[in-house]
Amino acid sequence: MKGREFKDAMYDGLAKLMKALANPARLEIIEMLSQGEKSVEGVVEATNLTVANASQHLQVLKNNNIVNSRREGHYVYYSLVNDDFLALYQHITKFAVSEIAVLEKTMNRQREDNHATNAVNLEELESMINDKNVLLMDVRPPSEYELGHISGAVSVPMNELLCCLKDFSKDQEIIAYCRGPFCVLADEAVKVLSENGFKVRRLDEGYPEWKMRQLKSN
Amino acid sequence: MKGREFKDAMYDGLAKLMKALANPARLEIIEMLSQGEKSVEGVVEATNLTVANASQHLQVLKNNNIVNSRREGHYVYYSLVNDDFLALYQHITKFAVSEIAVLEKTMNRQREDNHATNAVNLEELESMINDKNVLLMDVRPPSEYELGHISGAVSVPMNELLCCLKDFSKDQEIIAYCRGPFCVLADEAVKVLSENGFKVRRLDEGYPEWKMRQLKSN
DNA sequence: CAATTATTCAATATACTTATTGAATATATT
DNA sequence: AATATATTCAATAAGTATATTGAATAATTG
Repeated sequence: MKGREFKDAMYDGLAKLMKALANPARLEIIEMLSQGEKSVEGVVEATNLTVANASQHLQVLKNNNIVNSRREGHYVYYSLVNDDFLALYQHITKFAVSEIAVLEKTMNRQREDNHATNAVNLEELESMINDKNVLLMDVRPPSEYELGHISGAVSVPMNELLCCLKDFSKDQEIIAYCRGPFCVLADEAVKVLSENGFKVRRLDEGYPEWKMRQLKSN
Repeated sequence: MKGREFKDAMYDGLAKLMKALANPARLEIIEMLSQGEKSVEGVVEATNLTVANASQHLQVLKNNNIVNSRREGHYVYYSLVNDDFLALYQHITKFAVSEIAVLEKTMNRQREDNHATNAVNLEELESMINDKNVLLMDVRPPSEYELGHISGAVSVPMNELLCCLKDFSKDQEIIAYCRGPFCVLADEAVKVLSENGFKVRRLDEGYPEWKMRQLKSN
């Protein structure tokens, strides 16, 4: 192989990987799968996609070694290929949010609109984890909580939150978290809880970021 | 802003960044600019692109906050926007080379074809740096060497190597390095030198990877 | 200020990507 | 075996990306 051919092969391959990531629907699917495996139907429920379209995007991700699939009965379950990919995805989102002005601004505005500007980060959370006056609340759907959650967290799915407000004390500080920085469930939870007189903040990151942080420290 | 609008804005922005990276020509330009700033002409010399095409790709990179430009006389010089981006780029290439089978295979074959399978990595290099019996050879064009090089390296541009073989001792071990893992200059140098009876290996990475490693350790 | 050099712009033709539709397949249930 | 359910496939039309060409612009030199 000539030098130019080698370079072309490498850059073409690299570009192919980037192309697989260069679509908003696929990025959202990746974020959903970073909570744990999901069937096509599960992906559809968590996004705005049609079944055929979600399946098509999942094929693209599969052909680029970003996701794996396994069949179980009627369902085909998809999952991220490994934690190295999850680390890469988080590196990309972190860069985008901190270095691309438009995204930083959109993010800040979203937090402001939901009284969630005083977000807690993972480092701060660590120092609060043994505090009996702090309640860590996972507001994702129960299926995602079951596939993995921050240790010590209580599952309070967002769509059940309003019904069980009376179960929580207004003396405790509540930290709500969800899928990650782009997920709005924790923002919605903060809004509802603060409007009802609770002390509440959201976690800046989500479960997948906590998981990767745990992995690194071991 | 509704939750769905926020998500769309974030994923669209993220996808836009990925799209800017989803082209082999632009990835090669990024690799060239990671050696230091270059004019459009400089980029053209280092790649296979026409002037108009290179300029067009540079505009795309500029519109996505990946490169900056400054004018000096006739020339417009482009450079990577910051080291955070360089870190991201290196994270991407590292993932691709170690996790995408086709790329790993292509890479290994290239190394084999050039008797360069016994590459040295940056960690190993560190322990050799004070060894008087090791000659560290920068085979990139002199302009790139001048913009920054591994400390202790001697500049021996690839196209001048054949003329000055007599200047080097066959007792010293030579470590050749260039722009990075996708650059073929060091492979060519290893081929020429080993065919002429020198003890030679290539550095697995290149100058930009060394630079980022230095940054991290400080 | 005319000529030169480096870069950018604009237009175009080709190729790729995507969402949508409806049909096909594969597994499980009755 | 027939039916139901979940997923994939195939075809299409609309939108997007790219390399190429030649003209336009911007700064320098003679």
